[in-house]
Amino acid sequence: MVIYPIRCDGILFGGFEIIPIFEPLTKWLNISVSIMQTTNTTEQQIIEAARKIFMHKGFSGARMQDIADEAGINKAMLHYYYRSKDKLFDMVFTEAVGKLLSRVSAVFTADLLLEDKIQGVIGSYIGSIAENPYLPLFIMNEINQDPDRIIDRFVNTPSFPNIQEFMMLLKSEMDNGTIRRVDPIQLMISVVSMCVFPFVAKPLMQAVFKIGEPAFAQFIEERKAFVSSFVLSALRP
Amino acid sequence: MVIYPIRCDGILFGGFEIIPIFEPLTKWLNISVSIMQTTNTTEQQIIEAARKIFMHKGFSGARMQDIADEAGINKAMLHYYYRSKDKLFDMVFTEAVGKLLSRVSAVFTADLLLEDKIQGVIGSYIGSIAENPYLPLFIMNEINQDPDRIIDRFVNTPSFPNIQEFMMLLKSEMDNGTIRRVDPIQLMISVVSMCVFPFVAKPLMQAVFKIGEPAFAQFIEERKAFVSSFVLSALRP
DNA sequence: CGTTTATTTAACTAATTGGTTAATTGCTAT
DNA sequence: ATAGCAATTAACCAATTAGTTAAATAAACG
Repeated sequence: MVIYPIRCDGILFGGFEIIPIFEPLTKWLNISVSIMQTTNTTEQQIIEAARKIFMHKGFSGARMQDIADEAGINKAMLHYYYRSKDKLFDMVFTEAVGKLLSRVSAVFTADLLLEDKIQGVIGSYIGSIAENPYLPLFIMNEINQDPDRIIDRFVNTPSFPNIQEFMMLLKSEMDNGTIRRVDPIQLMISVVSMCVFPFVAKPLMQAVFKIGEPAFAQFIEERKAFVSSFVLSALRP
Repeated sequence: MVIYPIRCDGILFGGFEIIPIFEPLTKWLNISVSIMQTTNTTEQQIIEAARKIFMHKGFSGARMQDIADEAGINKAMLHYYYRSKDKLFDMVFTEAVGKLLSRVSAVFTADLLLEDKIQGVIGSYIGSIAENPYLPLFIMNEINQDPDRIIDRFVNTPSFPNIQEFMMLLKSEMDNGTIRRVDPIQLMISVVSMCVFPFVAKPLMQAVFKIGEPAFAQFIEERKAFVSSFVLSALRP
């Protein structure tokens, strides 16, 4: 009988070996460990390696051996710490989504004028993804493979942005006549589209417009201002 | 020594078994066969099954057995007709990309006023993808996995839209003052983003906004008009 | 120290997967 | 009909893969 590290069992093992009462503690441990990047423990090395491999190759394309090699450890260690490929994947996915959403959510709920809020959301959205450019495709991909498994974890993330409130803000500005009257859902999807899609389509874009790595970086930097002014311009009454 | 059907060898086997002089004929055969859906030959059944499975699961997620089952035939038949998983994939990919691009390209090069052209491109782009909703994610995905392998086939497709010409048109309208001055590349990426992204993000969107299948279809239908007016609105001087 | 506990490793297993083969069935022209 | 060729199948193979195990090493601790 092998004893697995506690930190793993709480969230992921569903309490079939460790009784559920431990869950909150281990869950908290888990989050804190994965947030503080300073410690370079084996677990953290594994998570980082797994993130890299999963992001590039997707779930089914990623090999446990690749992750082990990337982390510079034995393959059995992966299972020692995270039991199975699925569990390890969940770990990486949950952490990545959490990071992205919490950052955007902060601006989303901040107390700002609509114009500043739109600029802020666009800037932090593009900025966040620029730091983690493979994340969107990764998320879209895995959601399409098995929607039900993923979506709960995504939408029910504690840091999920408060959309309802933002839509109310839009509506009131339309009533005021400050902005043009448009379908708020169509608008929000458009903003997200313009922020996210360039990263998803990056290699294709580079080929079509024949731009290299630095030019792409510049394109992204300029894009924050472009999308902001484009959206605000489209919303002029 | 097994004799493989000619139609496969021309394009894909790179002439190491069949001499290159046959290529144009077989290529032409290939295209015509895959376009006319009327015939329900085994090869066509295979392609359709492969498209379905590849689109849903991606290259590494797709299993040859799944494709065989979907086509209702023996697994060995796949190899009999298309030699290997890679070759079969290339077949599906090339056909799918060709279909999409040729349709968009037609509107792209048509002789229309800018406003009509923008509306037309948006309409045909969204319409095309609505008929093949898994295509964008599929393309993005495979391009990210192995950019070099895919991109040539994509950009050098004979039906690839004439971007240069369109950019000139934009520039002249900006000089006229008919539309606001913006970076044409940023603009084009934005338009494509707004057309494509909703399909890529469909399951997530449905979860976040709690909309079902019919509501999503309606959203897409409305989106043609929304994106058109949104873009034209943003371009007002 | 010595014992106990946690970490790490190499070797192994069972299942899956892409691909092959050799034999069988179906079709077509003479 | 039947010889010859194309289409189809079941059984098989070799490589890969996630996951296991039991033994070895390092760390903690009395």
